Amino acid sequence: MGKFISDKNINFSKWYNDIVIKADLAEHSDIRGCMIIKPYGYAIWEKIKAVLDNMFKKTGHLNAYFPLLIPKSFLSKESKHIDGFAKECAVVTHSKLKSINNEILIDDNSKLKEELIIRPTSETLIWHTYKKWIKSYKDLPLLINQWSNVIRWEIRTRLFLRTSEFLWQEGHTAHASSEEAIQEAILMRNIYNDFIKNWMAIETIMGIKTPKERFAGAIETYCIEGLMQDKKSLQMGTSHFLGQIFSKAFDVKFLDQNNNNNYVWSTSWGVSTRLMGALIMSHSDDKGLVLPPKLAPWQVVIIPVYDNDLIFNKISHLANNIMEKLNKVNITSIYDNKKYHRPGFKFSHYELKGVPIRITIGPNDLQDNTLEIFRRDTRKKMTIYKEELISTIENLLKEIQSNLYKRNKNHMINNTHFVDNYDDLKKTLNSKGGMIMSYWDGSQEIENKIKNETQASIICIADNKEKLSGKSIISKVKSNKRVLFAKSY
RNA sequence: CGGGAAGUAGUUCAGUUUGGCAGAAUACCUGGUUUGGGACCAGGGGGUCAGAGGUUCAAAUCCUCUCUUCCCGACCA
Repeated sequence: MGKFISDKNINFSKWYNDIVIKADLAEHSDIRGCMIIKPYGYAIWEKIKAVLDNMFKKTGHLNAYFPLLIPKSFLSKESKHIDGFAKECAVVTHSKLKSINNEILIDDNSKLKEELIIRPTSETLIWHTYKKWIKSYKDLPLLINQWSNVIRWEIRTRLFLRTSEFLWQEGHTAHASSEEAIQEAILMRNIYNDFIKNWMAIETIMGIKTPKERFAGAIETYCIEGLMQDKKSLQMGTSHFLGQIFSKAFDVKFLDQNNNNNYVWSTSWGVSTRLMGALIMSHSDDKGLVLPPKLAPWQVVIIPVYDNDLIFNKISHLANNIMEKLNKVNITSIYDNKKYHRPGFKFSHYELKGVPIRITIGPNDLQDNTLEIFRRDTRKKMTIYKEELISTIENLLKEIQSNLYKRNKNHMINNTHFVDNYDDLKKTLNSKGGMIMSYWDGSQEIENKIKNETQASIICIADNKEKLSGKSIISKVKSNKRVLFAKSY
């Protein structure tokens, strides 16, 4: 990424936007803070969706769809929840327009008795519905997910990371016991983690959020954090244990085997198009996007080099043959036979788009029975015999996938620092950045102080299976809350 | 909502200080030559200079107001 980070005049945001736009992934719409996801970007989102959806279904979840509009009164049923979202909602107040002298006006006669909120998240609407669906223990667990869009009227927007409208999935489950709901929340967090590591090739830190950073209305928020190339952290997915907060707010009870009426226990969990922002910021370089093979819309691009029609036809024949063979082993490919672009243009073009492997076929290759293979992650070329192609590509795709993950993992390891006093925390943040691990006594006062003075927040209380403990930062009392401080998006 | 920057061709921008024919690169179109790392030559099309008002013989340029976008904070996934 050289020129964007080492040069003080050019910042990471510019580098990131540059890649997003030049790789043809998305652009800012002229409609406030919204994003237009372009076909190539959307193809990546569709891949992400397909894999996650399959993971959800394998663990017993079903998809459903709930309305976009939520009556205002629904939001006021849970006070913490409304505090968290009320400030950033789009509101529908009228149902009709009228045209006067070619000017479109709002018809005041159509003012709604109760305003409708465009969903910022669907807990309230879904729990309103669940009240009708849940009567007995036989209706539980209720494991439902929806793929949808939401609107949050964000003050400051950023492509993929924080747009006014974004695409996401939100799971909402209901359970008979607290233990089962907690298990569900942890299960979903682990599924996200599996996806982010093994498909997106991004190293993660798992843990729980502090009360200050928790989702509005949650008892516990399980989270996954990644570290971007500019050493800022990014929250990539969350899973919330909601206790009985929403079932009490919406009066959702079930009869158990002993004929007792109980409030149900619930969870919600989600990931969004933000994941694509993570993908871009984790792997890309100055040449553009670098996609992990498992999520690339095209895993292989074939580019012909020729100076006459006879050779072009021979290459095309070979290329089609190769694509067929790749297709048989489930490798997606594209043959760029456009005559109006020269090879050099195409090389750069597909690097910008992050296609993991390029095969170049030219007159020399036809003669020698060879192919030129180029891998995007290391930008290294090699020449192989035609017969070795399929096995080479299969191995190389795996190799690229694991190389990207290794690279990202090393980045996190190299940029995670342990400190045990506040001076070192400040020094390390300024000189090195990244994630700072320390112990924390659980007081919000100290959390706020550090946030105000350093801009770093506690991104998570790390899972601590070994039950390690140490002296907590500032207050110096013994604590087993191992936390990560970082500047984050 | 606070601080900063900007709005001129599809895109990136110059031109504004000191008012005087609307510019460049790139992209696009046509023809030709090219093709192993972003080709070249010749020709061509493309503008409400963010909007409104004002000053002036004359405004992209000066003045006033409005709008929008981007960046840094606060907020947030």
